[in-house]
Amino acid sequence: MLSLKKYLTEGLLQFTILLSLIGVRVDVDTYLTSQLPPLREIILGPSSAYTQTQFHNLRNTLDGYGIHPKSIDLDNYFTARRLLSQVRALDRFQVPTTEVNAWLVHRDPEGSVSGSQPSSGLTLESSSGLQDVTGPDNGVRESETEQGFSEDLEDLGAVAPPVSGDLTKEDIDLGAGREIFDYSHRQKEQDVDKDLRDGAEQDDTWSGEGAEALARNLLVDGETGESFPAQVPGGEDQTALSLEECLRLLEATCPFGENAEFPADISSITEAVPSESEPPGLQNNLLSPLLTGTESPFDLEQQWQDLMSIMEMQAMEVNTSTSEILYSAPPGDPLSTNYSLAPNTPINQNVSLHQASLGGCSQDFSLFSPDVESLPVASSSALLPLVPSNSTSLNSTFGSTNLAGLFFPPQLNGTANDTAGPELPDPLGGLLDEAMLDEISLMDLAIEEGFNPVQASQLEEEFDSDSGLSLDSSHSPSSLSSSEGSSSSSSSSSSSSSSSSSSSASSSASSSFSEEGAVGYSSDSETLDLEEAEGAVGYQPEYSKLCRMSYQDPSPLSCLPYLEHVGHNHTYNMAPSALDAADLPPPGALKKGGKEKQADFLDKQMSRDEHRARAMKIPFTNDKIINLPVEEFNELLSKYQLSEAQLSLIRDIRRRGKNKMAAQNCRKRKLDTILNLERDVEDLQRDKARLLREKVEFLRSLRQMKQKVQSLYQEVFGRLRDENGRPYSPSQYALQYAGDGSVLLIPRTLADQQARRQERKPKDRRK
DNA sequence: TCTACTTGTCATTTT
DNA sequence: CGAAAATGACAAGTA
Repeated sequence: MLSLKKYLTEGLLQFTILLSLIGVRVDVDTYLTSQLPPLREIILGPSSAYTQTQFHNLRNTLDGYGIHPKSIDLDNYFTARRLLSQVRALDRFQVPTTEVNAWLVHRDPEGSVSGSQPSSGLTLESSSGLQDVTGPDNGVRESETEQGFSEDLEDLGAVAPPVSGDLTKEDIDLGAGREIFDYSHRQKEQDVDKDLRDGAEQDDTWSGEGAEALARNLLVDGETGESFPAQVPGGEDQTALSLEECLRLLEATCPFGENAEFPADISSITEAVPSESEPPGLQNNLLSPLLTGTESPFDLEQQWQDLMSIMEMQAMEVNTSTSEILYSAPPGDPLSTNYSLAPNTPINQNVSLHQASLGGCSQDFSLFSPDVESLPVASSSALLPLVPSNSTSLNSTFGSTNLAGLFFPPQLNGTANDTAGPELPDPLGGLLDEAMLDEISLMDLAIEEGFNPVQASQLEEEFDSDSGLSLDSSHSPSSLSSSEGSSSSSSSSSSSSSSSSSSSASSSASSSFSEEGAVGYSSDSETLDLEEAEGAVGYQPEYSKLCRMSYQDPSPLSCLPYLEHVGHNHTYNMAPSALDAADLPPPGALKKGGKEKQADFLDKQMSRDEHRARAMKIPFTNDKIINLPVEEFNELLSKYQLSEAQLSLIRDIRRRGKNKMAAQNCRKRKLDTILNLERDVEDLQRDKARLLREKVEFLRSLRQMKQKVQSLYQEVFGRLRDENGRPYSPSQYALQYAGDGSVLLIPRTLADQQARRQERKPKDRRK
C-alpha cells in the first residue's frame, strides 16, 4: 500500500515516465510552450493551480467556505486542456479521416481541379484536414471536401508530376476527342492553376474556344451526380457508382470498338496523355494517387511515414518496425495479388456495376461517339477515351490515374514500375496489414474494449463518465459545491462519501472533519465561547473540506492507498465527544475526581501552541489569533494589555497556525495536481486508443475502396473490345484516368512512359 | 525498535 | 517594503 508520501514522490516519477512512454510529451510541450500556461505552471511552478487562497477573505465571508481555492481553476483548466488535446489529437489523426472522406466525395469538376495541383500535396495537415476536424458537417461542404479529397489523395502519394519530355505536342496531335473529354477540366485547371503555377508549362494547349461548349457539357455532367455523403460506406458506393457510369459508357462504347473507333488515335492520346505542354495540373491528374506505380508510392509512403511517426510519438507500441511492415504488401492484398486481371471476372462481386443511372454519361457519350468515329485509327498507340466526364468521383478519387500502373503486374508495366511498381499497392495495402491491425486492435483493446468506431465513441463517453466519477469528483464544480456547500460534518461527509468513496475514507473524512473542526486552534479551555464554536465551524471546516476533497475523492480510483492514512489522529485531531468533554468545561469547573484526568487528556489533545497560550494566559483563543483578519487581530491585541512575551507568542501562534494551514493546502494542491495529471494521462490514453481505432477503421475502408476500384477496373477493362470485337490484352493496354474524369485506354508503353516521367517530378519537387 | 506515514514547524521564497 | 501565502525540509508523533 502506497503511502501518500510515496505517492507524491514515486507517483510523480511514474507519471513522468508514463507521459514520456505514451508520447504525451508532445501535447505537454505544446501546452507548456504556448496554449495553456497553467499546465506549465502546475508542472514547473506556481500557477493558477497554485493560486494563493485568500483564506482571510474566504474565512471572512460565508461564501468563502464554499469555494475550493484550487479546484475550480484546475477543473476549468483541465477541461480546457483536455478538450484542446482532443482537438489537437483529432487534428493530427484526422488526416486518415480526411483522406477517406476524400475518397468518398464525388468530385466536382470545378472544385477538384485545384486539388489536383501537384503543389497542393505533401502536407498531411492540409486545410481540408483541419476543416474536417473543425467543420460542423462534412456533407455540406462538398466542394471543400472534394478539394481536400484531391489534396489528400496527393498526400497519399498521388502527386503526379507533369509529364515531361517524351510526349509532346509534336509527338502526338491533339485530337478532337481530347478536347471533347478533357478540355473542360483542362480549362478549369488552367483557371485555377494559372495563378498557382509558374506558367512554364504551356497552357495554350487547351485554349481552344471550340472546346468550351464541350467543357460546359462536361461540367454539367460532372455536376449531375455527385453529392455524396462523405461517410465511408456511402463513398464506396459512390465510387462504385462512378465506375459503373464508366462501365455503362464503356458498354455504349463497345459498338464503336466494333467499328474500329475504339483503338484510340494519336490525337486522343495526346489529349489524354499529359505532355510537357500541358499544365501541371493535368499532368498531375494523370496519375492516380493510389494507383500510380512510379513516384506515388514514395509520396504515399512518406505520408504514411509521417502519419506513423506521429502515431509513434503517441504510441510506443507502433514502432518503426511496425511501420515498415505496414509498407510491405500483405499477401492478401488484392491490389498486389490481382495485378493480372482476368477480364470479366470482377474480384469484388459486391460491386454492382449496373445499378447506377448514367444520365449525363449518355450525353457525353453521344458527344463522344461522333468524334471518335471520325478519328483515324492508330493502333500502335491506341488510346481509347472510354468515359466522358461524369465519372467525376473516379476522377476526384484518383486524380488522373494510370490504372495500368496499379492493376497490372510490374512486369507488364515495363520500366516504369521497376522500383516503385512493386511498392505500388504496398503503402496503402501495407497499412492494412492484418498484423498491424491486430496490433492496433490489441493496443486499443488493452485500454478499452470495442473496435467499432461507434462503440469506440460510446466507450469513450463511458470512459469520460467513469473518469469523471473517479477523478473529477474533487474538481468538478458540482461535486465541489456539493461537498463544500454542506455546512455540517454529517452532511458533508455523507454527501462526499456518497460518491462511492470507501467506508474508511468517508469515516476518516468525517472524523477528521469533526475533530479538526472542533479542535484545531480553538481548543483553548480558558475561553470557551461562541468564538470557540465559531472556530469549529469557521476555520476548521475549511480544512476538513480540503482534506476530504483531497483524500476522499480519489478513492474511486481504487488505486490510492494513501486514503487509509487519512484517518490518523494527531494531536490536533480529537473526537467531537472528547473535544466537548475537554474543552467545554472551564479548567476549574470540573469536579475533582475527573478533573486531573480531564486535564491530562486535555493537555494531550491541545497543541503546543495552545499549551503555550494557556501558559502565557493569552486571553483569547488560538483560533482567533490565527484566523482573524489583520485588522481585527490588531484590534483584538489592542484591547488587552499584553506583555511583550504574550504578544510574541501570539504572533508566533498566528504565524504557525497560518503556516499550518498553508502547509495543508500546499499538500492538498500537490495531491490535486498529481491526480489531475493522472487523469490527463488516462484521457490521453483513451484518446489515443480511440484515434487508433479510427485509423484502423479508415484503413479498412480504404482497403475496401481499393478492392472495389480494382474490381471495377477489371470489369471495365474486361468489357473493352477492339474493332474486331476482341478483348484487349492487359499486357498491352491499360486504363488510365484523365484529369477530367475520363477513362482512357492507352497502350502500356505509353503508360509506362508517363509513369517514368512522373517518377521524376516528385523527386524534383522535394528538393 | 524500526519503518512508514502524517502533521506541524521553520526557513525561505514567492505573491 | 511588508504581509501573507507557498513551499521545501525537517521534527515529532502515530500506527
